[in-house]
Amino acid sequence: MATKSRIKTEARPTSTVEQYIKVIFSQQERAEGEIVGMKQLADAMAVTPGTATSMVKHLSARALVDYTPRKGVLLTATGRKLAVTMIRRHRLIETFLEQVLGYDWTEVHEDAEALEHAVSERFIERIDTYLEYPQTDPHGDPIPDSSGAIERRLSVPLDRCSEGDQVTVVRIGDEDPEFLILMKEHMLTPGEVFLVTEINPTAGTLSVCHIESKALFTLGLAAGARILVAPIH
Amino acid sequence: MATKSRIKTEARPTSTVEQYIKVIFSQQERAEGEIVGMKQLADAMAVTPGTATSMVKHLSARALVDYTPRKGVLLTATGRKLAVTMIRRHRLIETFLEQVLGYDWTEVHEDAEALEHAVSERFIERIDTYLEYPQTDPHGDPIPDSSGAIERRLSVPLDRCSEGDQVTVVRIGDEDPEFLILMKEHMLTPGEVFLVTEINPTAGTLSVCHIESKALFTLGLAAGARILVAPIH
DNA sequence: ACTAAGACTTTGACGCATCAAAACATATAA
DNA sequence: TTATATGTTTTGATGCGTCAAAGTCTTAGT
Ligand SMILES: [Mn+2]
Ligand SMILES: [Mn+2]
Ligand SMILES: [Mn+2]
Ligand SMILES: [Mn+2]
Repeated sequence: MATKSRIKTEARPTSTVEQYIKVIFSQQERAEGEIVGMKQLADAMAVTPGTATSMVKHLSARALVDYTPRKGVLLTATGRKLAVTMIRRHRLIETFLEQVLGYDWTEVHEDAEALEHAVSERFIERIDTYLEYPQTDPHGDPIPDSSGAIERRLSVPLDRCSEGDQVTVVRIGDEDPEFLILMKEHMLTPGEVFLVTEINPTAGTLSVCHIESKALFTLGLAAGARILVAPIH
Repeated sequence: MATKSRIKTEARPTSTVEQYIKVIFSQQERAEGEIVGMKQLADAMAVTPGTATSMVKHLSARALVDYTPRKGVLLTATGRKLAVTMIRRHRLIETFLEQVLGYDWTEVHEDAEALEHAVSERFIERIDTYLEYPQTDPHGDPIPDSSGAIERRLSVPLDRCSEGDQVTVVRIGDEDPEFLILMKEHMLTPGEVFLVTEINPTAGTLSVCHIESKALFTLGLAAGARILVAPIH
């Protein structure tokens, strides 16, 4: 055991590749498995469309995506595996930052975005153990287990509820700290229970009443789309 | 507060720059402030000398080092500040991995090497608080405080002790897991007390006796140089 | 069927970090 | 002093990830 191992260590994807794959996955999710166009991908990655095209060719050569020129891109089984690994890392890290290091709900995403590309498999398994295998991250998003299985939850976007529905908040979109701060102010956090008091397509608003505090809150339908809820019975 | 901040965020050095600065610092330490040559730097960075030269010019343009062509390189005050920041990050991360996540003494260095370039200032301050401001890392190396001050300790390399000296282990060089495993087997860890029973320059060995267990251990003088000890009274 | 608007791809360029190999400088030994 | 070894710099090249701008394709509207 005194000699340095000469075994060809499987090269880890660059953080750029990891990020593209993660973003393609979420775009694909968002659109029910629809093919992801270059403009859409470029926007989500904050790069120019030409950059997206050339990167996608690279991902295709690495067998992480199926690329149909002038159509778009879909993850292969391999790509999906990597995407789920990344999502697991991201969400475990977010949970760890909140639970252990006392980060605020609104701060975890930014740091997780960088750490997810730097942590080792060992680190991830250790924090998973430390946290006792959490099911969801601070925003209510499910954490895939180490085999890649993601819990399927029955939930609907808040803007697709009907007046009179009583719902439990399941998940709040996590990318925008401003949004998260506002939601927290009105107790729109995972686990809280609300009554949908009004849906107004004309005004583009919806209103909810926090059951516990009786507080009322009105928000735009687009904002409502970023909140997932589970109807109560 | 609804508009995105347009303040020019001070660009963080690339992880490559961070790593060069950290390595220049430790080479400079090792040689009592001697100027660091390109071959020495190239070897420590595992790059070719030409690469070191071009990088050093870049560091010099960034005012992180003073570069004298054909002589070598020394950190500027700015460079030293960055180096100490990196060392603080590295050692706090190592301590955190061991204390909180249950990493073994021998495993922490590798992960810290990657994480130190990815963590935020917020992360570092949080783990510092969580650990209650530790003074030393798992290998006995001092952790600079957030103002950059490093505790000065009086210690000497084990190979420069004399027969009959009684010493406390202060620090074990942390880069080589093999070495760390062996040292741990013989209880050569920070805090343990030993008697130097023999120094044999001819054979190139030295022997120590673990006071508590009476166990004897013989090692090479080069290995001894990687162990710092404090003579007892 | 024609056209205009978008989406998409290609091309040429750049910055960063690296290497290999050639050219050069310096120090020491003969 | 001259030769040789060693360290150093330069040059030309490469891969990655990116942009700007020019050109191409597709789609939907008239
Ligand atoms: Mn997130
Ligand atoms: Mn999240
Ligand atoms: Mn270390
Ligand atoms: Mn250490």
